[in-house]
Amino acid sequence: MEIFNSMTRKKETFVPLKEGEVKMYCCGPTVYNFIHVGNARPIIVFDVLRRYLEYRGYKVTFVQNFTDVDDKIIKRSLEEGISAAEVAEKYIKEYFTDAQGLGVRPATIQPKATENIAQIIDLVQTLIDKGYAYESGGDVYYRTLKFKGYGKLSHQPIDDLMSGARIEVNDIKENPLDFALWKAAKPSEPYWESPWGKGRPGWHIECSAMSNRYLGKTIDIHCGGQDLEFPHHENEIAQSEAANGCEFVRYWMHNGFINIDNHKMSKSLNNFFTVREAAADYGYETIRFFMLSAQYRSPINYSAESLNQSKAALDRLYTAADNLRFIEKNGAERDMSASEKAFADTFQNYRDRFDAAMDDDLNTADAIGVLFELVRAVNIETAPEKSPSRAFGKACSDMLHEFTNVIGLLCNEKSDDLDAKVEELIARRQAARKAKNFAEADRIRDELKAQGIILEDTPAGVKWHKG
RNA sequence: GGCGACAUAGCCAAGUGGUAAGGCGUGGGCCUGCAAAGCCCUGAUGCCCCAGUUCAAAUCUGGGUGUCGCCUCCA
Repeated sequence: MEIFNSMTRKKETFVPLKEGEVKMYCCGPTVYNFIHVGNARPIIVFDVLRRYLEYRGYKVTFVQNFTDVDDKIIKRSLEEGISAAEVAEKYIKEYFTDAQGLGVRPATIQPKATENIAQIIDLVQTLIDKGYAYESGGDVYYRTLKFKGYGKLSHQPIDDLMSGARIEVNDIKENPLDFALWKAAKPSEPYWESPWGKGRPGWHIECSAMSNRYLGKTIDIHCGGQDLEFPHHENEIAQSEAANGCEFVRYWMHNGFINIDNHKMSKSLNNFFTVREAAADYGYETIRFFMLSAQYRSPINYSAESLNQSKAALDRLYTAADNLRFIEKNGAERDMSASEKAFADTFQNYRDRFDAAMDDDLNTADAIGVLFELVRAVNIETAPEKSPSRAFGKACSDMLHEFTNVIGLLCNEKSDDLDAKVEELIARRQAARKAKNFAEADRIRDELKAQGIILEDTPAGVKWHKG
C-alpha cells in the first residue's frame, strides 16, 4: 500500500515496523462542544484506514485520545456553570453518539489526557533534564531552538517561523517559538501537583505522552487534520524525539479541510455545522458517504447540493442491498446456474480494482466507483426475469458487503423484526390489488410511507425499503 | 513575505504519457393499474489559458490566470 507521507511529501510504500502489525495514533477532539462536520472528516477517513489495514490482514492498534483539559474547556465550564471535568464528560458522551452514528468503530484505546498526568509530568521532567525545556514562573516551556529538526514536518525554515512569531511579546519565554509543556494554574482552574507547582499540561505534550505510553517510542502512522501539522505535530516531534532519542513517526497522514462556500469550516470562523445538525438534515451515513466521495487529502465543499447527491447515491446502494436480501429470501430454490457461477467468478476482478484504489493512498473515491460498477452488474444479473437463485443472491450480497464493510457503509440495513410487520401489510395490500381495490392498496402504501417504508411493485413480488 | 494545495461535463468526482471511471441531475425508451426501483440510450471531439517536449499529454516542462490553505487556538 502507498501512503502519502506529509513528512517527505511523497507517496511511499507502507512497511510497518513489525510485520503484520500497525500502530497508529490519531489526534482526537478537545471535548468542549459538539463536534462539527470538519472534525468528522479525520474521524471517518482514518476509521476507513484502520478498517482497510485490518481487511488487508494487519493487526492494528489504534489510539485516539481525548483532550479533556484545556483553556476552551475551562471557559465552557464557566459558561455552563459546571466543572471542567463535567464539561469533558458531557461532550465525550456526545462524541460517541456522533461517532457511532457515523459508523466509526471505537479505537482500540481511547485515553484521556487527565488519565495520563503522571506520564506527562515524567516526560516534561525528562525534557528538562536533557536541556530541552525550562521552568519559568511555574510554567514549563520547550526550548525550540535546541531541537535541530524543528520545522521538518511543516517544512518551515526556523527563521521564517521566528519572524512570523516576532510580534508576540512574552518575557517569561526565552524565545517566541517556545511553547508551553506545563501551565501554572490560575485561581479556580483545575490543577495537578507537579515539581513546578500546581498546574496542568499543555496541549502538545499530551499526545507525545499518550502515544509513547500506549504505542511505544516509534509508531507507524500518526494522523490528523492538515491544520495540526503546525504547530501541534511539529511540537510532538520535538518533544518525543528529544526525549526518546529516536524517530517518533514513520508515516504522517493529514486530511484536507471541509469548506463552506469555499472557505475552511472552523469553530473560530463560526461558519461550521455540527455533525448533529447535518445528521438531522441528511442522516449520519450520508455525511460519511460525502466524506469518502473524494480523496481524503483534497478539500471538499459542504453544500446542500453535494449532500443531497451523496444521499441519492447512498440510496442506490441500499436499493441494491435490499434487492439482494429479497433474493436471498425469496429467490429460486436451486443451485447457482452456470451463468450465475460465471458472474461470481468475475468478483475477483472487482476485488483487485477495489484493493488497487485503496492501496493508492486510500483513494476511496475510486474505490466507490468500483463499488458502483459492481452494483450495476449485480442489478443486471439479478433482474427478476432471470429468476436468480437464493445462493446467487447470497454470493452477490456477500461481495457487496465485503466492500461496504471496508468503507463502513450500509450499516443501517433492515431487521427481521421489521420484516414481519411490513410483510403483513404488504399481504393485505396485495389482496386489495387483486380485487382491483386500488384505493385501499394506495391507502396501505401511504400508511407505510408515513412510517418511512417505501414499496415497489416488481414482477418478482413486492419489495420495500426504508426511505 | 515564507511554505503548500487545487483548477476535469449542469453538479460532485476518479484518472500522472496511449486517446476521458463512477455518482447525482437532464431528456428519451423498456417495464408498471399508477408509482417506485432497475435496465438501455442520452451527455466533456474535451480536461483554466499560452507556449514547449513527444509518434502520442488531462497527464511531463516553462510561463500565466484564478481559488484555497498553513505560518496564531483550530480536524
